[in-house]
Amino acid sequence: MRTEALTRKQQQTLDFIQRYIARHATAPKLREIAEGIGIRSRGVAHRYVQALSDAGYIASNDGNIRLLADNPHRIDATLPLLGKIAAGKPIEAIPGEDQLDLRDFFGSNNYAVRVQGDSMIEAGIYDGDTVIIEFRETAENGDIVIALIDECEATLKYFQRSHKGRYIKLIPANKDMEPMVYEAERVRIQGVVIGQIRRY
Amino acid sequence: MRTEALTRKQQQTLDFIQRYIARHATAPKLREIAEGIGIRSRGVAHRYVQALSDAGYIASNDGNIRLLADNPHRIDATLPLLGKIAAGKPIEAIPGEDQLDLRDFFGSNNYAVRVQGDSMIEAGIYDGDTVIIEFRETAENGDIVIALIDECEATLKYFQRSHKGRYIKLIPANKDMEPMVYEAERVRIQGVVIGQIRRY
DNA sequence: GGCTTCTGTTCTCATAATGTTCTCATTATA
DNA sequence: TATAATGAGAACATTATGAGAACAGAAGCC
Repeated sequence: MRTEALTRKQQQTLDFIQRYIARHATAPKLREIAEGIGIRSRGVAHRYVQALSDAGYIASNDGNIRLLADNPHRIDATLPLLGKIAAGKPIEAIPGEDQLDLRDFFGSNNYAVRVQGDSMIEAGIYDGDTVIIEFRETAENGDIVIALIDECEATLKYFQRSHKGRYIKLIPANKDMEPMVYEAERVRIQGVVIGQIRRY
Repeated sequence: MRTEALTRKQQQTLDFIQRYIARHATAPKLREIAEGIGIRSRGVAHRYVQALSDAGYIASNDGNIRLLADNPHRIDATLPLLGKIAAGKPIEAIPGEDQLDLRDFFGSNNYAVRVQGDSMIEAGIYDGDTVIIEFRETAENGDIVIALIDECEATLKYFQRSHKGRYIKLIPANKDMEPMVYEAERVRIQGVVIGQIRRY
């Protein structure tokens, strides 16, 4: 195996599969592979997958693709949680035995977005922060969402329906900015904020 | 028990259940699962739960769902990072940085602390947030630290030395509160904030 | 008790999606 | 020119997915 060099499209296919699995922790469908490498035919995608399998780069049976290369480094997404600390008056720090578990941040439908701008500053989301998004097409009033307006402009705002759902109001958390109201058809929800992360 | 790979919806169901249990400390109803994964039929939700049970990811009898300890809980601490969100364009990828890597949050000298109170609110650290602490006994001016005062009171503040190190000033990020100054011997640093996390 | 409501469970029916194999072009390349 | 690489898409069998009906049991409510 692995004797002959990969053709350009085969390499492209392998790259795509690796990237996809790194992101989604699950194998892509032939349809997604086809789209990912810029073709339309599932049959052709299948041909490339077959070639990669024959060449020993991946194992593929019955649509289940596994990478044969080394797996990405995996770690436990938990931390000891030492108890509450009063940021107001200093009070005793009580050692707890709890664990901070961040696994729900890493669901397969989640992604992260770097925030730019101050429109959510009063919600404690600052310029440069990263928000964790759960991909969903619907939201509840009060959720912080990523909304795509007219399929071209993405924004991070509080979500609220109005007029029995015919309009959607996107509310910034910044008193210097005004809420925006759109017909519901112009707004597409791209996900709901489930967490926020900042580094120092 | 070693399973064939989960289908997409099965994975989605498992993610939802895990997230739900993490948040509510109780198992979701079939109705909620259905809604959570975007379908309307309890019967279909039941089918997925059954499949997860057969595959050994969860234990389910009579509507009681438990997560099994040996399921693939170890996940990698990275997320796709989809780029900056700002007015103008859909989310676009950041060249050279397409993964949010949180592994440095999980170093062995790190721990998490739940914040109580508003003294760091102007630094964007809100009541109920969790801060990630790297255990250290020294800090630099401007760091946010956990400081133990007189070996009995812990507090989260900006750190600053004064009077050539003879005194330590602990500064809240809240203009309604006053900085506090202590002799250096009375203050012991317990760690420095390297990150902050919030859930919604 | 009788009634309603909710739940889990099982079932059938339909439709969409997927992997696979195939033939027929077109394009690049040696 | 000859060969390999690439692409489209049809055809087929199988699986995945979704809706909803039907039923039994539990729980609450009058």
